[in-house]
Amino acid sequence: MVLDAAEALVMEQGFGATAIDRVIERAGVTKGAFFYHFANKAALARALIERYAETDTKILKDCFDRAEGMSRDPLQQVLILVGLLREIVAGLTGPNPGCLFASFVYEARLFDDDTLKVARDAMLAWRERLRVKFEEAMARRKPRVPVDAESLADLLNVILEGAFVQSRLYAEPGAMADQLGHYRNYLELLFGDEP
Amino acid sequence: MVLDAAEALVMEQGFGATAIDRVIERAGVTKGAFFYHFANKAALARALIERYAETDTKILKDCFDRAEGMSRDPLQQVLILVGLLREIVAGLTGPNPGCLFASFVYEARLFDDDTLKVARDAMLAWRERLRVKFEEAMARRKPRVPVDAESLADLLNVILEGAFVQSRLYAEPGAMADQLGHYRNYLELLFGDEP
Amino acid sequence: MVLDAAEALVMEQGFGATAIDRVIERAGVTKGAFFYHFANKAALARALIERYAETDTKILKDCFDRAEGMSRDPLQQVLILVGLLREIVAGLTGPNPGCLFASFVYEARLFDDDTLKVARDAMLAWRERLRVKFEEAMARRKPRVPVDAESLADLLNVILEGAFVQSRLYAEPGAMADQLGHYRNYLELLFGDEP
Amino acid sequence: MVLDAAEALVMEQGFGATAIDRVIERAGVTKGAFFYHFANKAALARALIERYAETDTKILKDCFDRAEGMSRDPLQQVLILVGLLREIVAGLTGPNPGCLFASFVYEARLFDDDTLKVARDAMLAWRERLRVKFEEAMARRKPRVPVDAESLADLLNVILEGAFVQSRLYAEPGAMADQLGHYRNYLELLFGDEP
DNA sequence: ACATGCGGGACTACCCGTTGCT
DNA sequence: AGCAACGGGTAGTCCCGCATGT
Repeated sequence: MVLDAAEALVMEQGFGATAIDRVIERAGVTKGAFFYHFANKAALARALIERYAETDTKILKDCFDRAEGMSRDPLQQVLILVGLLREIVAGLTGPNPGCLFASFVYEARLFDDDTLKVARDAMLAWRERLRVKFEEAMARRKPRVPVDAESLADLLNVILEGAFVQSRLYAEPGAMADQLGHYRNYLELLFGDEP
Repeated sequence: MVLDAAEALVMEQGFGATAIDRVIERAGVTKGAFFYHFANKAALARALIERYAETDTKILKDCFDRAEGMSRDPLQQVLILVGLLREIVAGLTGPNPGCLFASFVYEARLFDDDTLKVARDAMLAWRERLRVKFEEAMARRKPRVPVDAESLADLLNVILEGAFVQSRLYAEPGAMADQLGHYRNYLELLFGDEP
Repeated sequence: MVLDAAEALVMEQGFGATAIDRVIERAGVTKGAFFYHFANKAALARALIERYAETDTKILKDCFDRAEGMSRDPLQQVLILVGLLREIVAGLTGPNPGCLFASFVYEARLFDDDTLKVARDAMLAWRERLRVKFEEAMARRKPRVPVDAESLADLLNVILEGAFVQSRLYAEPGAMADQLGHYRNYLELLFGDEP
Repeated sequence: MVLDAAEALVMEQGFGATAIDRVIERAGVTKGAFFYHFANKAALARALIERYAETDTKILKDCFDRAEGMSRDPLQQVLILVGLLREIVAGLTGPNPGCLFASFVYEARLFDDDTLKVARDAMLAWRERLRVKFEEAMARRKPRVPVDAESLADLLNVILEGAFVQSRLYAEPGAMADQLGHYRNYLELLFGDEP
């Protein structure tokens, strides 16, 4: 499929350096077919993040729903969510794990605001859903040090994004799970009750 | 200067989408001058990360040296280092905070291994210098949950990289300092002795 | 209608620069419909001049028939014809008065000989019908200076074509009638009997 | 030379249908060379009419100056001018006699106003220079029928343009001189004094 | 050591006339 | 007739070379 080919190439070399000719020869379609479906390259960019944002949002929703099904405690739900995410990133294979949002953000000038907004909104959805959980958790138990629920929610995305960058640079995909482990540790220490 | 112009453009649109013509017209030099200094575009890439890695390493060294001057305790030194970094990122201005390493890493296919190695080595220097500190700290006091010193060192870079991505996407540069605050919290909780 | 849309566009930008896509979107039909009616773009060209030649020939015939109904003298008939044409060109409105024959002739390489022959034949019909009149007129009265009937007939078309070009360039549609006035003057002076 | 190649092709097929690739392969230069000299295709159009307008204006000036050198009488000067033009058009060879102004005017939508203005100004120069002569001539001798000097001046261009169209359509280059002959006749009859 | 003029040629985004399937 | 696709073409850009000058 065209979007698959495009996404793979963009993950490797960025959007700007990805020629439509390479996309179509990888997807096995002709130029005519490409421009029949996409008005221009910008439309491809739009379709790429929209699809990525959708699957991203779907993953969030799935994991969150599963976590909520496994526990009633909001903090536990978040910890389970992190565990599920660890499973996912541990299963990431291929030479180029990475986040399309980050890729686009580092070529931001190439895209219009609407396109970037799709990525922004997808990440804000994570922030919001986690923030609510943390507020609930903090209502039940005061954290050992004062923290802002929103910022704490952001930290998950931050660690994921940072781990993507680092795993790409080091070519150590396994490190991603370890970094999520620190997030889990942090939450447990923050809200834990042991001495 | 040519490198300044190039770096600014690369930060905005990525390396692949940055035309040499745009670089030289921004730097106010001629094409002849450009190709006198750089054999080709790849040489520009090389020069860019080398310069970036040097200043990056210098910042690390400065902060670390200052932190070591302020305390004898390795954990305290790291906490001070994080504090110094918070000051730096809080002072970041301009519309495009970001890390050139991350930018290159998301266009990795455009560069040869030597070029990417420069970035890798710079980040590994952080990992290594921090790792040593954490080993010392863990020798003095066992952390409340077992952690790997290297992975804990990586977490700082991970949070920095992730915070860059997020602050670009949200256009909220202030959030970077908050995320470093979580790193500080985490270390204090890990190695703290209260209750 | 498709031909109306096509003719309007061709008058503005020429045939070569007129894309079928623009024609069909202006005519409000689909591409399938277009290629159902026209085998290819060349067939559109053919249909365009054929239709244009038909209406052109019809105008000539109408005016000529009316002129012949108004006088028995061949010279008078021609003068009346010119007068009728002046009425027509004076009534020309729209931003692009012009002759499709001229438009095609300036892109002649794009068309096959048959297509151009349609235009040629239409103009030759004018030449011939006028030539006969002038021969009759010259049989009755020798012109003050020796002229060739055929060439004199051509002059009408020449002035019409030239006036189209000039009125387009100057955006002065009114000037066309003045130029026809000169043709009338010329004929009157040529065949006149005053002093 | 590039402009020669381009002009020849434009005369055959119009500007819109003239591909830059065809121009450069005919001129024997590369695309890089072409776009070094012309920012885009519009710049080529501009350069084409500017050059054409210059030679056109030069021809007018030369002929006019020569005519003024041969006679003191304004009418005689115009008649000599027409004679000189007849010599020129009689010498026209090649398969595509024609006027670039007319070619552009029939693809007017492809050009910006400045470009068309170059053509307009060149033709207005003819109108103006002739108009003055006719005013002088009419001051000396009243024409047999009242005519407007400007419109009479226009008629020369009109006949030239129309004759170009017709000679192209008929592939009878010789007819152009005949048509200019009618202009001469008309002037002589208008201003003549014989009975 | 650096600037300038003049390109070379491969590549890029995009369009266009046309066709096959339905 | 209509939708989807084809594939060659179009304008224009890009990285880079080379000769010449200062």
